[in-house]
Amino acid sequence: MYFCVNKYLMTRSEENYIKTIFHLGRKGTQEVATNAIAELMETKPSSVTDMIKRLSEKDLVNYKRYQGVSLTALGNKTALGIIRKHRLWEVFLVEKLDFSWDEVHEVAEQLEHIKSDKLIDCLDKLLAFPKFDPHGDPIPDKNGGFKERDRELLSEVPINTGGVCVGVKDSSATFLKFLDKNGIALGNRIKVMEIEEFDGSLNIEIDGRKMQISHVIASNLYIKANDEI
Amino acid sequence: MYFCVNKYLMTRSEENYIKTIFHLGRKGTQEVATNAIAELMETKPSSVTDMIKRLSEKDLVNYKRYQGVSLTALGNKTALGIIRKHRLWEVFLVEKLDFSWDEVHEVAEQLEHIKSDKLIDCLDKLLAFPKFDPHGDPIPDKNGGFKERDRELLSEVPINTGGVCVGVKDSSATFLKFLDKNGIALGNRIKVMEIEEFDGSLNIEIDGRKMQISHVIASNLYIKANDEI
DNA sequence: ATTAAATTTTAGACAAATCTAAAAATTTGT
DNA sequence: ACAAATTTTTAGATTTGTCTAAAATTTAAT
Repeated sequence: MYFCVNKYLMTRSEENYIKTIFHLGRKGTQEVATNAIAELMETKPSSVTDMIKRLSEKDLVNYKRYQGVSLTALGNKTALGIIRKHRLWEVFLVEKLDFSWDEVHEVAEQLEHIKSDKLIDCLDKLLAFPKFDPHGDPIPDKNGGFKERDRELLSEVPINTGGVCVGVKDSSATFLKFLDKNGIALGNRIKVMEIEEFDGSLNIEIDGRKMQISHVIASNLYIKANDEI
Repeated sequence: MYFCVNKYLMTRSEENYIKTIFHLGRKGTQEVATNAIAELMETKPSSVTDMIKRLSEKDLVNYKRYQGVSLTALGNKTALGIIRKHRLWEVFLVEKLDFSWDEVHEVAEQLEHIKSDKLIDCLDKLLAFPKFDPHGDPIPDKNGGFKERDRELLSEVPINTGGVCVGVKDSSATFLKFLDKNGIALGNRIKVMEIEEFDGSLNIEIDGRKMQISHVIASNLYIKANDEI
């Protein structure tokens, strides 16, 4: 109960910082750098320092000056709560309101800050307890439980490997629209036929159709490989 | 186009003031008093004056010091946009998430500030373009069109009048829960059988069942009378 | 029609969240 | 190891939205 104290007292800004620190913290196990936060949030390092101090006061982050920052257990739980909300809203927008997957992020950024446990639990139910958002990212459960799906970047698998496209690494509107234009979507069966020595581009077969994609594209697509078939 | 300039630049606080001024302005045709705003918003008159000046700068309200305040055409349109969002979200919560009508207000107060035209238009469609919210209040259309339904307070109709319960005047959780407990809901057929001289309480027949309600209750229930039957 | 009461506005202060510019600490290059 | 470059923090200012206390204006009362 003690750890729930400030759940409903956090400002939007505090929540955004926590979320950003969570995302940056995932990459390495290192402490997150002030500059990295500032860059991602398009703000100044001095603003970040100020906010970190406040979050530290509230026991949401571990902080020693000049040594970077990391989430406490409470901070982590908070981050997962926000991400759960963000991703459930994304599913709602796509499934119920017919948004396309490149339109959901901006609105979900707003909706994720709505404070109501009942709301989010009922939304979860309405959507039939989805496990992944429209970009293939896992949705934490009520308690912050988070199962990272077994998946690999298409750029990392060897020739002749086949699998189902289950996610994107870059979920910018630009990339998602590119995928739409080229008929690439989650659920497609993809098989790597050939990898070009020269530039790393790949010849793939996707739902039966042959096409060539650059290494950059492949390194932003996740597949669940199934060599067992 | 000019009048849309600040639609997405309004702060939550500004929106709440505009909404409050709208609601207070409905009652009389008078200008709205600073104190009335302060009381309803549970803030201080000095804060209200500060905000009114800002809203006046943005051409959302007409303001002359010491003379009260009223919405401009732009302010009115803005208010209707917020109310539209509030009431659509209320319908969503009741229809799709099984909230009861006494639980929706608080959450809708948050959701009404989400900024996305597409979101609200799609929500409207999902809900099949409802004309009234769960409390019987009309939902403005996309352009702010607003048809006040033909209805009367139950306390105002003469004996032997029958009609359908179409709305509540007080939509506080307390009153709504009272109605639930006593089996009174929108859609019920109500007929006034007798009015008590002494305290103005009413003997009514509601969906066939007889009961007695106080004058206060009756003066918070709207019916659409149909003497024509 | 003055005085008293109520309402409204100003003045000045404060907290949150941000910024710029300058100082401090850390990391890097040779 | 030590100077240079980079990163991070501090100091001080700004904006939004609020407050208290005091002054100005309007309204009500006798």
